[in-house]
Amino acid sequence: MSEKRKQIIEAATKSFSLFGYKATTMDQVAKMANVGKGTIYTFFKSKEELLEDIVSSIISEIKREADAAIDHRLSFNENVQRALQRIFTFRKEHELTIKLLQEVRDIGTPAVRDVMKRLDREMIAYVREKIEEAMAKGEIRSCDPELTAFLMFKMYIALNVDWEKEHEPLPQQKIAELFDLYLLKGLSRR
Amino acid sequence: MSEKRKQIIEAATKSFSLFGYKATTMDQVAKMANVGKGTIYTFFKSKEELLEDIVSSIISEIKREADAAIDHRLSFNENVQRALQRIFTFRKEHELTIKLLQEVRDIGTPAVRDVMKRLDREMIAYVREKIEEAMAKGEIRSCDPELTAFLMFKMYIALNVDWEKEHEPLPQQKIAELFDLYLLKGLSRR
DNA sequence: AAATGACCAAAATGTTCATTTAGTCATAAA
DNA sequence: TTTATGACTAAATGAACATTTTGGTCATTT
Repeated sequence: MSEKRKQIIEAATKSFSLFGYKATTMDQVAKMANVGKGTIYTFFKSKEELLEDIVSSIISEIKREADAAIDHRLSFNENVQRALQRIFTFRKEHELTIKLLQEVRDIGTPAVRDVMKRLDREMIAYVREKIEEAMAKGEIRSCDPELTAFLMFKMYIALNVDWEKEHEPLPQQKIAELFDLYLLKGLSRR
Repeated sequence: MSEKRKQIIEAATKSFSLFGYKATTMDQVAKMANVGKGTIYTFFKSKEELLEDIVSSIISEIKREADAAIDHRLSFNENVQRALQRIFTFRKEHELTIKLLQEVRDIGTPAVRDVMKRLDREMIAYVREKIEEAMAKGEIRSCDPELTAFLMFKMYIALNVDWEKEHEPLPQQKIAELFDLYLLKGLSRR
């Protein structure tokens, strides 16, 4: 990949993380990347596409990390937990996702809203794949994979994000227990 | 209760349902209720308190309906389902709650946001009570009632509201099955 | 052929000011 | 006296206009 392109991505990532999407100007990005503004437009057709490309890399990175957390000697239940835990730890600790989620909450910038929705959808699709694999192998009983992945994801959001709005945060250990108790026990083969 | 007070409540409820909280003026309410504007302030200390009072009645009404859905000859699982189903049917069909939830989404009026948050909190508290009763009777195994009620509520929101944003709505029958399969099976005594 | 920054239309932002509105209170009705 | 009222006020809102900023283009330079 072109060196300039890399500089631009790096500068934009830094600026989006620091100031958010809306507050980042293309002049700003050009200056930080040490390129002319026009150069940005030889690699990306708009500011929005620049954001989309960056978030696509983030998505790949998250999937890579989730995959790395999976250990094929462990059960489906344990692995789906480990993967979801990695996904949500990333969301909570990665500067860019923190800032963009804030921006959606506080300003509601449409471009950012869309891109974060895509991130959620892709994470659900990722979980769905794992479920389909486990079903094919007979590790779990048959179920609607889309619906199951959706519920797992929503439950993780409830435990990791929503609960903290009105209560003490739950430790990861506790979240894992609850997820297992409430969601997986009902799903595993008898 | 004073006749005038009743007229005011009725007029305000109608106007909030029709135009929303922000777009309703106190002059409007006074005119619809056939009272002078000052009269409203002999019963309610502010527009916000008027809304709060109305929502308090709504909350009572929902609890009453949920209670009516409960049949003590049935199991805890069945009853908690029936109660939650009534609660969410109400949310989805009652003009005022529809309009107020819209207003929170589209405008984010703080007074309305707060009052709808209270509604959620009270519904969770209601479910929590049912869980505590069932635990005391030994109908379900021991668990954190607040956390369990919270998860049940979130799961119902996921199935009733969130799922529809990107998929075909689920019939109530299917929602009941899923709730039972995923959440309750893990909780019931073995 | 690749990179640039001056340039432009359009969008965002700041400013002003007339209108609207929540809430008060002196007065009137009961 | 008690209850009800609507004219009134201070604050909030938003329409209209001026100014600035910014995403994106393209003629020029390297």
